[in-house]
Amino acid sequence: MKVARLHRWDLDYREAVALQERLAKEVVEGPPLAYARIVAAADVSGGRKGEWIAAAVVVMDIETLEVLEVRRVARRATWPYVPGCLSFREAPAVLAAFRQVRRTPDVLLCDGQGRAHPRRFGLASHVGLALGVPTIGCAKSLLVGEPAGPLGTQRGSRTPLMDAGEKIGAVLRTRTGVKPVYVSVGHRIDLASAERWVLAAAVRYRLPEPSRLAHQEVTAYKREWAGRGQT
DNA sequence: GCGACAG
DNA sequence: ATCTTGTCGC
Repeated sequence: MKVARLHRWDLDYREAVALQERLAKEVVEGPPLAYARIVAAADVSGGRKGEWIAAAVVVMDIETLEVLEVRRVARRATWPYVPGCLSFREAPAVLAAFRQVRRTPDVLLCDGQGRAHPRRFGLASHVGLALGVPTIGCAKSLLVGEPAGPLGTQRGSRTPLMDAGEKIGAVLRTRTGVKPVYVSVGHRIDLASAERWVLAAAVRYRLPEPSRLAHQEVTAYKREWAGRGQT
């Protein structure tokens, strides 16, 4: 896939925040995504001492659950984990992995927030903007905002995620009786469609299938990398 | 100053 | 995220 060079990555915290505020204006919310079959997901894992990070991308046919592609990369980490600036740590590795992907997915899933971010520009928005493909943020925990109301126990239950009077995402139960996930628009998709495709892809477990597999891939790859003495 | 804080 | 085995429960 083609990756747009949006900007330099060697920024300090102040510059990163200013960049997020500028790029947030370029994020497109919507339109609805009625059809999707090729779904990709990315995940990142850091090295023990935090100086290396690995990324994996899994591309799959969400109807047959067939894995079409797996791409993995490892590189030096240039940022530590800083809440609100996760994309500066993880996006470079994720984009390097997507650059190796042949089939353009109908939609991408990122392990983190999209619009549900203090400046409305989380990892999923950053990655989506660089790739120009419909992208969804599907996070395992909350960064900002609060649920609009109580959440039902059944799979499919959901409630809007609100922040400063604005709907920034949704809390979505993908498995009955299991902790929900936090869904938000990354880029080029509307929230209702994002919720729909996350639920459709989470066929058996809490997380969408491509996301689970990407997590497994990156974990295995990190161990290979460490085993090669590159740690 | 205090508490919160994606991965 | 990472350090880590078994164990409680549907």
